[in-house]
Formats: sequence, C-alpha cells, structure tokens
Amino acid sequence: MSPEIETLSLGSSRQRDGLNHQAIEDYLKTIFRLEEEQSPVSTSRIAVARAVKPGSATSMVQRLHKLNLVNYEKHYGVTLTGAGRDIALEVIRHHRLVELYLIEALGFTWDEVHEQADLLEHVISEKLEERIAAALDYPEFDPHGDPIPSKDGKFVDVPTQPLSELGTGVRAIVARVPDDADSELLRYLGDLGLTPGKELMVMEVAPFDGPLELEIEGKRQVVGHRVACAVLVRLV
Amino acid sequence: MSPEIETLSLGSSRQRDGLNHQAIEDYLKTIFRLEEEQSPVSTSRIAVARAVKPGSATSMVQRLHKLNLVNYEKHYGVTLTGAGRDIALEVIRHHRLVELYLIEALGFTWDEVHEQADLLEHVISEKLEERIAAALDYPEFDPHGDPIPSKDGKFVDVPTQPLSELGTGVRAIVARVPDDADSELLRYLGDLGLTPGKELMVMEVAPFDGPLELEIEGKRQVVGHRVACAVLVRLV
DNA sequence: GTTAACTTTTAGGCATACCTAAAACAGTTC
DNA sequence: GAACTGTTTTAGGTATGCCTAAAAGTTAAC
Repeated sequence: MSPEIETLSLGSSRQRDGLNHQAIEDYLKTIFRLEEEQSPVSTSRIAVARAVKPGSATSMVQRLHKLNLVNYEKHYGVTLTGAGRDIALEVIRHHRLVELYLIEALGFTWDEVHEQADLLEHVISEKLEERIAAALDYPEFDPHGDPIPSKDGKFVDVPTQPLSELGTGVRAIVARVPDDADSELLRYLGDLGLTPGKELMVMEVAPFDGPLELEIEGKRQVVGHRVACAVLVRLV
Repeated sequence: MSPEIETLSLGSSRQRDGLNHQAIEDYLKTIFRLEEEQSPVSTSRIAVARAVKPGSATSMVQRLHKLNLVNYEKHYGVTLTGAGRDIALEVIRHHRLVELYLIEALGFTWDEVHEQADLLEHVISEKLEERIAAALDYPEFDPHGDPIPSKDGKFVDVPTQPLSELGTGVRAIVARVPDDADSELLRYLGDLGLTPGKELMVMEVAPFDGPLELEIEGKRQVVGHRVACAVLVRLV
C-alpha cells in the first residue's frame, strides 16, 4: 500500500490532511456495489447511482485512478483495485454494523437506520468499530440480511433469487431486503412478516407480473410484483 | 429563524445542499467557548483556537456574519447570535452525550473519547441524540465534568476555580477537567484520582507556582502547578 | 462506409475552506 | 500629531467536488 492509501483507511484522516474522504469512500462503495451487478462499471452507471452528472463521475473516477484506488480505461470502464476494495469493504462494514447496532442497542426500527448509518459510516474509528462489533458478538448479517464483511474483508455469500421468480408451491426463506429502500416499503415488508430469516411458501402466482399469494407464519398474504422483486430469498 | 438557519440545524443537511456544515459548526463551537472566557471574541483568538491562519478565521467570520450566525464588527470582535448559539449548543450537546455514551455503553476510557466525539458530533440526528440521552437517563454532566446542555439550551452552571488557586487546608470537590487535553494528561489525572466528583483536601502548597500536596480518598498525592491549573474544583 | 444516436470526456465555472503576502487599521509612545 | 507596533483585513492562489455545455468517441443502422 502506498502512503496515501494507508492514510485513507484511517477514520480521522479528514482532520489531518484536509482530504474529504467522504466523497471518495462513497464512490468506492458505489463502485463495489455496481461491480457485484456487472464489472467493469461504466462512468454513467456511477453517475446514475450517485445522482450526479456524467462529467462529475468521470472526473472523480480519474481522481480515484490517480490515487490507485480503481483501474480505469476510458470508454471501457472501472474496477476496484485491492486498495480500493479494502476501503469499500471497510465502509460497508461500518455501515452494516452501525445499522444493526442502532436497532439492537438503541431501539431504532429497521426502516430508520439507513440514512443515519450513511453518515456514521465515515467517522467510525477502528476502535469504535471493534467495540460495536464486540457488543453485537461479531454478527455476520445486518438487519436487512446483507452480509457484514469481517475485518479481513471476507463475508458470507448466500446465493439468492428474487421472490418474484418463485413458482407455486415453493418454500423459501427470506434472505435480503433492500437496505436503501424508502422507509414506507420497509415498514410494509415488516408488517407482512417479510423479514430476513422468515420462512414462506408461495401459494399462488398470478401471470403477467401479477401479485403473489404467500403463506408466512401461517398467515396468507398477497404482495405485488414490484415488492416481490425487491425481496431476495433462498430456497429451503 | 431564517430558512438557512433552519437547514443548518439538521444533521443530514450536508447531503442535501452541499454546504459543509462541519466547518461552520466547529467555528460556532469555538466562538461559544471563547465567549465564555471573554466576549467579544477577536478573530485572532479564533485563529489560534482553530489552528488556522488569521486570514482564514476572518473570512469564515465574514461568512458566519452573512448567515446571521454571529454579530461582527471589524477590528472589534465577534459574538454569537441566538441562531448561532443554538447551533453551538446543539453540537456541544452531541459531543458531550457521545463522550459519556462511549464510556458508559461501549467501554471506552475517558482519555480516548474526545477525538471520536469530535467526529460524531456533526452526524448525530435528532432521533439518535434523543436515544443516546435516554439510554444515559438524561445526564447533566459529561465524563470530564462539563455540563450537557438540555434540548432547550439550558445547562447547569457550577461556579468553579482552578485547583492551583486553593490554599492549604481547603477542602474541595473536583468539578471539571479539560476534555480536549491529550490522553497522557487525562490518564495521569485518572491515576491520581482527580476525576469529577472526587473530594480532596489541600495539604500543602509550595510557593512560586510550586507543586501542591493533596489528600484524595485517604491517599497523599503531589501534583505540579501546571496540572493543578487544568483541574477546576468547587469548594465544599 | 457514412450517418445518426448515444455515451463519455473535456473545458470552463462556482462555492467551500484553507493558504500566503501585502495593505489597512488601532493603540501606544514620543 | 507623527511614528511605531501589533492586530486585522484584503487580495490573490490552491484543492475538492460539484455543475453546464461542447467536443470527442463508440456503436448501430442503413
């Protein structure tokens, strides 16, 4: 690791060297997520995901490239370097630990935590991260079912598929729900019982992207197609 | 309150309007503290306290003035407006609540919390602030003995004096220790038993700013003059 | 192979928050 | 009241991270 990269991974470095690492960390996190969908990542996908103009994304990518945090070839795409991935995973680890902590220790509901965690993730020192992880007994998943990377960058990879793709009669367990969804959707999912770990059975699937009828904890529920797309499940 | 000020007091506003409120909040906090010592506050005192050049302090003061957060007359000095004071007190409340929380809930020691709290204080939402305060049962003092302002901006004002000013035979209770001191000093004070709430008696005072001999919890301790200046006490 | 449609990059601007260096000012001394 | 001293302000410059608008590049259609 070059000296700059070393500095980047320290929580309090913003104070010392004047760099605003929040923007860098947010871009790396975005690129990591987009790479999971498809790699390499185009600058336009980054622009859309970050809600900035294409030119802004390109110039930030060029900066990340100079810092050796991404591989970048113009008109082709972007991938994270090892150093970039390390930082992305650390920020994601902070985010997911904080989300779980806010719920477990401070009584937040799962629809409230995402925004607050987006702010806190950038200012968590190594020590605080460790204390939070210890208080939660080193959890592997956050409240939305997303895996929490360990300190060495490893995390559980559960193969999942959208609930919307299941056929009638299939049994499955809710694995993940979107963590950045608006609160409305998460509260709705919570009311339905569609939370990570819950077992469900598909009773009926209406054609042409119609609603699904589910049985969850003995209760029959009907959910629309768009909602079913957002919920990832693993088969029993 | 003008619309800008309203926005300023929201924790997540940095995301929305691109303003970096951290700098503004830090300046307001600094001015609040300096006003307690002496009001109005000169731009040079601000520059020293914030470890920036005089010109930088002046230009930020001019900006705060435009935002109606400070009263400012050039070559005379700066005072906080009501709106500026509100923001300063909110940030201070966050800082002190977080310091106490890190110690009480996450096992930090009192010499470790200041730096982390300086980062967290700017990203605590109203809701998180409330949950932390509730978890601590709405405390009135932080671990260093500094009063925690309530939501409506009120806080306990304990009249204190430096330990170094006491005469032989005087009994006193430790009220406050510097919260931004380096960890070394705080650990040293902790080892001596010079923590808020502890009762002490001055056994002997050496002349010419010499050391003091104290009795704390039945043990005799000798502390140097510079250390005694840093500890504020109230008389029994 | 040229054109059209789209994506991507470049060029030039703006606000924040710092810097340095020089000019302006205030308060004191002679 | 003129000169000196130290403080304070102004002027001009840098880096970040966004913007808009125009240029350049890529891909697909004809």
